[in-house]
Amino acid sequence: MRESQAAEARPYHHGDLRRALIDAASRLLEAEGPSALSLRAVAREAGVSPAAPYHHFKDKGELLEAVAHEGWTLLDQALARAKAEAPSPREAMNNLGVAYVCFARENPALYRVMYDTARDKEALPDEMQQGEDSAYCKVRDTLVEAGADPDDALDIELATVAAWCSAHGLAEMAGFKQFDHLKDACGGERAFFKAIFQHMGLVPKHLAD
Amino acid sequence: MRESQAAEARPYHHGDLRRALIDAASRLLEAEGPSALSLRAVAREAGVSPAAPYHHFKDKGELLEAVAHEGWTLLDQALARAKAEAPSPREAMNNLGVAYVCFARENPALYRVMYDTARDKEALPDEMQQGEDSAYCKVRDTLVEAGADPDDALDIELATVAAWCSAHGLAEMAGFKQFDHLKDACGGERAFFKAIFQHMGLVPKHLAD
DNA sequence: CTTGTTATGTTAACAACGCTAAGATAACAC
DNA sequence: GTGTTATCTTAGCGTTGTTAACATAACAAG
Repeated sequence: MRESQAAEARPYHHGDLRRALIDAASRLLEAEGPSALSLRAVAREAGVSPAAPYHHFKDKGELLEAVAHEGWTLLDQALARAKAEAPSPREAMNNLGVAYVCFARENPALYRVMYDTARDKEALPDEMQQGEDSAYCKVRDTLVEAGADPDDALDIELATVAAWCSAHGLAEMAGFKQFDHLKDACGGERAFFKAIFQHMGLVPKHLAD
Repeated sequence: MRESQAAEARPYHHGDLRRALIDAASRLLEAEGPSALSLRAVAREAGVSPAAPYHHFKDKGELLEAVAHEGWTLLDQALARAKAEAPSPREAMNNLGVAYVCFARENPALYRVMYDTARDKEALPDEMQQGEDSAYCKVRDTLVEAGADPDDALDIELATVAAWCSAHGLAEMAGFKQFDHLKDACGGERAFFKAIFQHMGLVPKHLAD
């Protein structure tokens, strides 16, 4: 009894269980936080037996990697939007930073999974750094557009890494209660991020006005 | 049969099991990494039953908090040394940053536990921010000594937070393989850290030469 | 010294977890 | 139809965090 062969591409028993598991994991992650993300809970959420995921992922880590991959894709899209909306390269750098931290704040559990899996492999995912339009290249190109010397390759790379580290550091600390009064003093969370970025070398010092 | 009442202060069944558990946890953490740090493994390492720790810690999280507390103390000491050895306030800021990242690199599992417990409570531990000689105050005071306007309280706080975020960001990213070639190009890990910090606003822009 | 209280340790058990092995089922190739 | 293969299920192993029930040893008071 095959149904709608072309319409929804439901090739097998459950359909695309791999997809369903990733979605279930993302749903659980958002709803219950990272500590609730067990393989068995994901299987339950997807409506299959506890052993079913092992036909699609080698182990729990591989499922988390898949979830993280989705996260990096979403982050990349957010950065692309931020860059596109900026009127100038200088403002694009600030937009990128704010967009990065806002993404982390809006998806804290997902962001944590992203970096946890990255640290386990001791490497950022390839898609962040490889390819013409990777997130890393977006930052680097924006720096060059903002006036960094395109011939000083090392300096540009260092500036790019520095910007990324700054944004990540702020992203991880932004949730701490200790900074609530600073957010108020700055007039909101985004303004706080901008103020912090002004103190960081998001745009290299010799380029800043 | 009490033995050496004064010598080693062994007041009870095991002696100071709380202390022994924290030490065992630190030992396991360094040797096997964070994933091997189960309460039962800690109890095993300390030579007691799996339920014994519950007479000294409410749950696993509380043990981890105690381990993290040790870590923050060690970090604070490392920062104090770094500041003391610096010949000028300007260099003190760089020393603080490098010492911070080096601590994280030399104690990666401990550093992870420190920030994991902090994120769970959504707050840095009080001892980092409260008190005259807290780590936070060390950074803030050094910034003032380096020339920041002591009357612009908001600006100084923002600069302090920015420096801390920058250091934390670099500390978390420093282990990624993608940066190996940059470390080589800079002539070592510490030189790489220094180069990154130069791109960050570790010393506020208007104070930099 | 005995007695009671309290702090500290034990064993035994529970539910939940990651994971594997064995078997059932259904799509597909021929 | 038949066989192959991918997918899913049930059952089970060892481990974990945690609790309950009990045992023991230090201490205080008589």
